[in-house]
This record gives sequence, C-alpha cells and structure tokens, in this order.
Amino acid sequence: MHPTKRRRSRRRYHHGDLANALVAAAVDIVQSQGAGALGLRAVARKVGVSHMAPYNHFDDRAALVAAVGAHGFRKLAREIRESAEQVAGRPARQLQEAGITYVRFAVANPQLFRLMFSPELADKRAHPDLATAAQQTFGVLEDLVEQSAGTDARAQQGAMGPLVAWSLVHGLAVLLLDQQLGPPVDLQVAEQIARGATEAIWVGLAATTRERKSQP
Amino acid sequence: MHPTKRRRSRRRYHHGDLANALVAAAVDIVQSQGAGALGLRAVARKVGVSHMAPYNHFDDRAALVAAVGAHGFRKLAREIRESAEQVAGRPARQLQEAGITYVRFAVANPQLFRLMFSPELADKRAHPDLATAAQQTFGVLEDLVEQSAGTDARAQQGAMGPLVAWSLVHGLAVLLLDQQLGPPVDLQVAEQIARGATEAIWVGLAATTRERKSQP
DNA sequence: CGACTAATATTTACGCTGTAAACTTTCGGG
DNA sequence: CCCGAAAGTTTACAGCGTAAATATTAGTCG
Repeated sequence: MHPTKRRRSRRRYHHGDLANALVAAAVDIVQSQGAGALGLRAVARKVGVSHMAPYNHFDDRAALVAAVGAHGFRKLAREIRESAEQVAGRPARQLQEAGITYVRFAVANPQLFRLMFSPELADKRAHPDLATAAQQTFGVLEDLVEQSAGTDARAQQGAMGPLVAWSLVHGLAVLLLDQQLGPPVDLQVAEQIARGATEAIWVGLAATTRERKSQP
Repeated sequence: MHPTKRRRSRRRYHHGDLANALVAAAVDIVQSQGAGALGLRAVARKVGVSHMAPYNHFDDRAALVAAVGAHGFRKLAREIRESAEQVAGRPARQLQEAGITYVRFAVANPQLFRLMFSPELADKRAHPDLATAAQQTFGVLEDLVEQSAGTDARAQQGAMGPLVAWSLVHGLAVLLLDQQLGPPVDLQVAEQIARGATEAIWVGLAATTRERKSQP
C-alpha cells in the first residue's frame, strides 16, 4: 500500500496530505478564476474540508498566497532550466531560449504569472519559501548570462547583463498580458516577438562592450 | 463665492465634490498602507461620509481601484512628458530622461506603481478611463521613440523600439521595487542604475540597425 | 497491546467587507 | 415655488478571515 495514500475510503477525518492538496486547489483556482477568487474558505471547500482546516498548514491567507507564488516561481525556474538544457553548449542560444521560455510561461499561465508579481507578494521577507524561490528563478538567468560572458566577449556588462536580460523579458511579458500591444496574443506569436526582442538585445549587449563611450 | 465650495460650514449633507475627494483619499490610502487597505468603506470613513455614499460615484469597489490606477497612469504620463520637455530638441536625451523618470516614479510611489500593474487592473475593458490613461502613457514613450528614429538612424526598429524601451524600464522598476537587486534603493541610486541601463539599451538599438543579420 | 500526547480537523462565533433596498435631504430648472 | 433628480443615509445580509473551544485520529512509549 502506498504510504502517502492510505486507504481509498472517502470521508476520512484526517486528509493525509492536506497541505499539498490545498496548494494544488489554490493553483487551480488562480489559473481558472484569477487571484481575486483565491481564499482560505474557497480552497477548503474545493478540497472538501472544513473552512478552518487550512490553518493547520498555513498561518493565514497571505501564507497560502505566498505558497502559490513560490510554486509558480519554482515551475518557471524549472522550465527555464529545461529549455536551456536543450541547447546545451551554446550559451548564447541558451540565454535566448531562457528569455523565450519566460515569455511563453507568462502567456501560458497568465493568472499565475500575475499573482507572482502581485502587490500581495511584494514583501517577501515574511515568506522565506517564496523569497528563495524567486531568487533562484532570477539566479538561473544570472547563471546563463555569466556563462555567456565566459565563452563570448558579449554580455560582459557586469551587473547590467542579467538586469537588462531579465527586465526585457519581464517587461515584454507584462505588455503582452495586459494587451498593451493589441488584441490577445497566442503562444506562437508571443514566441516570435520574444525571439525578435531577445535577438535585438543580444546584438545590443554585444555592441555595448565595443563602443562604451558612445553617448546619446 | 466659489461655485465648487459652497459655504465653510461643516457637516453638510451634500459634500460638493465627493468623487474627487474619494479618489484623493483612495490614493492616500494606497500610498501609505498599500493596495490591500483600499476599500469602499475605508475611503468613505476617511472622507467622513457614510459607507454607501461612494456608490453614487463608483459602480463598485473595482471602479474605485480603476480610478486610482487611472490617476496613477495620468500622473506618470505627465511626469514623463515634463522630463522630456526639459531636454527638448535632443530626441535621444529625451528618450533616456523618459526612462529615468519612469523608474524614478516607481521608486518614489511604490505602492501606487504596484497597484497600476496589479492583477486587479489587468482587465481594463470594463474601465475605459483606465484603459485610455494606460494607453496614453505608453503612447508618450512611443512618440519619443518615433521622434528619435526621425532624427537619428538609431532606434528604427519598427515596433521593437518602443517595446524594448518600455520593457527595459518597466522590468528595471519591478526589480528595484521587489528588492531583487538587493537592499532597498534610494532615488539617486535608482536614477544612476536607470541611466546606465538606458545607455546600454541605446547603444544596443543603434547597433542593431547596423548588424541586423548577426545572430546569437 | 494499550494509553498518552501531539497533530489534525471541526464547530461556533465575531467583526469586517461589499453591496442591495428603502429612505431622507438637498440642488436646480420649469 | 415646486417638483423631479441627484446625492447621502440607514438598515440589512451574505461572505470573508480568523480566534477559541472541541472532537477525532496518528504515532510513540511503557
């Protein structure tokens, strides 16, 4: 018998793995109905448990939201890493693929992505799990930029490299989600735009290392 | 006698200019206590009016939040325009100043800035006022990029120009606010970073027009 | 194996919120 | 001056987060 899922019987007093079930339900709610519909009672209802049960696993509503955010950051970091591994050995391509994956993630999971950068999660000090998840996601980009800088003279911009890389894809993602670039965009179009933008930025970084003194 | 402010007497049944007073109070609350504390009752209390009075001027809570967001976008657009006017005649400098002003606005009004890009305001279709305010803000950047392209061969990237420009400063602002770049940053440091980043991007755009075929 | 303890889940209750409905007060145009 | 419309108030209700007390189960030690 599986140790985590004891018995098939319904209506057990103890759920067995409520914490995970709760964040799963929470992620579901966010994806389908947006962050506004995410609440302790809603999530408890969805799992089929009393409205106070979640308090055994989360201090308060903010902790639940933070858990969903952390889940999102981990997922994003994983997808970026995987996309980079698919073009291993070519650091420049890796960086571009990472950027495209970032934008694709935002377009594919708009509600979750928005929650991850919502004001509710702005102060990450109270939620260490969320803080490290967010930092590690950013860290993946940093590593890729660093590796690029190692094999290529481009992108050796010091702290400016990862900053510009992250800023570009994040800003692009937000623009796409808020439909500031026009009507809703599907995955493939978003990828094309991201490809173009990352290429532009890449050439830009390359040039910057060459003509440093040129000023506007 | 001033037509908008009739009599100095306190405790009048009709407020006279409640709509504006409400958004002013709402902006105050957002700035000091964050978007989470913004509610119809809170705002009514602050103005000294019954908790149902706001419904004569806003359909619901979402409409109030949208009004605050629109206020923020208009303020941002105004500040960008003003900073650009101070270096009129030098389109390249104008674009850079606009970017710096954008970042400075975010650092100076963090809570308001976050609300402007909060999930609550993601769908602007239901709030035309907010939609046009946001579009016009983005439009200011578009115009500046276009003017730069007119006098300078740089930045002639088609749709990519404003996209990259906006993405960069927005992403940078978010990174600064979320303290992903380290401990809290004051206005002057933020300006320095923004200056460096915009210079990098400028050189990048310039180079891109030259070596278009270069690929990562 | 049985009993004690800590972890987990439930019930009840309270104050807060958004908002609907009915009411009162005031403003402005014939 | 009057009367309708606009603006503000009062009352009421459901849903939310959460505190406190209670009930059920799981794991551990004798």
